Amino acid sequence: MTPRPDHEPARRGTLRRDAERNRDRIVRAAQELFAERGLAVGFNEVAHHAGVGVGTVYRRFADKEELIHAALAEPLGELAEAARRAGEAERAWDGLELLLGSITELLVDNLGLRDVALGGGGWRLGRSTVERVADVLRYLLDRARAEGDLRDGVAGDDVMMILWLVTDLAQHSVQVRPRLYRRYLQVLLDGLRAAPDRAPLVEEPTEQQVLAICRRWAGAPL
Amino acid sequence: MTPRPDHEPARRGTLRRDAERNRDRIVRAAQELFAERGLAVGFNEVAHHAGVGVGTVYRRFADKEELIHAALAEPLGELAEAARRAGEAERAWDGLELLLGSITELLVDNLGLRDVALGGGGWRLGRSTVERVADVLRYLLDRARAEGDLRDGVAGDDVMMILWLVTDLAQHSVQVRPRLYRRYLQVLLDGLRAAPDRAPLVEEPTEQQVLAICRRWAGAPL
DNA sequence: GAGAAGCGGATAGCGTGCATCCGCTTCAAC
DNA sequence: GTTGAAGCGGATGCACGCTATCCGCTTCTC
Repeated sequence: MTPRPDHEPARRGTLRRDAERNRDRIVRAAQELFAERGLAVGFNEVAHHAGVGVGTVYRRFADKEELIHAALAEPLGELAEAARRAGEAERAWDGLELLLGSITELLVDNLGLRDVALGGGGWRLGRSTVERVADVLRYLLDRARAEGDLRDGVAGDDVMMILWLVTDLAQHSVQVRPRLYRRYLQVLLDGLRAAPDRAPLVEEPTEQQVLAICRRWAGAPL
Repeated sequence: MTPRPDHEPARRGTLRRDAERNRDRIVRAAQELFAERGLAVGFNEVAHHAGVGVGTVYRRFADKEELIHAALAEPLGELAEAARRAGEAERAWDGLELLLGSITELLVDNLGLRDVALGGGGWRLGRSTVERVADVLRYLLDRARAEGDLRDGVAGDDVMMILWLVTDLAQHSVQVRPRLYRRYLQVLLDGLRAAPDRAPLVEEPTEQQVLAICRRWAGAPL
């Protein structure tokens, strides 16, 4: 028999019953792990979490890109949908707050999504979604500027940097205080606004929590 | 002969002339590399950069902690000194701005220093310095609150988180736009203030730069 | 010029992650 | 039931990067 390389993908639908079931398990496991810990999670771990052997994972997915695609198709859709909704806001600034709020929430709750969305195009996947979001962002930013809600000198790229900052913070703090990132998103957004808000700050952390977060951020030092 | 383990430290001053010279080279190399890229730099690289073999490094420094100590003693002093100066400010808020500004600058220009200073106590070294800075910080924060300059609900720990955020940003952007971090430090500080400043934003990045920074932030993805 | 002190860098050990291979199990068509 | 293809598991090999050691050779110093 031809020892067909492990990863040759039998066309979907032609799979044996048990194989189909395993494939689903794998995708679900990947979704969970990627969401929780980002795309750095390895095949071995995905396999174990799905309750199958590594071989089985490689048999269904030629490489990581393919697995990521299967695991992130849906959340990418949500991202695009969030952008669409925000684009319809009456006042552009409200749309911006809504968009930033929902994007960060999506990215924070799914760190794998964050990796592809902010990956600077490093992952081919999802580039079109990112483009769509960026378009809405630019549109809202221009309108908000015209409506006088935007602080002088704010650039579109500032929003990009803020997304990185906030989701990076979130990555280190989710386990300790899931919504802490909102506090600093609030401060940053307030700082981009022409007339500041000064609403009471949300999500005040305890000293314990801050210490724990610092330790995580520093990584296990040696 | 007793094959004295490589790293047994001959007492300083008893070193042979050439050995002394090499030791200095190593410390200088470590200072440079740690400052530029943080404490993750390995012994091998330090050795190579100093123009000596790895063995020579291990002979003088029993472990990484010892080398770090030698390389960071001076910058740690600068940190303490910056805190002292800031504590003497007339108005507490000015002291805070000064302190945050100089701390971030020191930490950004020396990423190794950042690693020990923010390391959540993971590195024994420098704990006393960090304590001293924290004391000044608390003192200024209390005074600023009393003087009515601080936004309601700002906690001392917020400053800690801001230091992490800003220096983390800096870590990914120094190579591209060395002072970009000032822009977001400005926004964040503005957000902690009772009456906002709205000074024109500094250091506007180009689209090119933002893209480059994102790519670095994402790491080389695979 | 002798011997202690110092040197370099090959090498071993370790941890992590990707990818493959192959003997065994399970399915499903007959 | 039988049988052969499809599928399975996970040990295994490879590559990488870092720490740490060892030992034959060189250099300094008295």
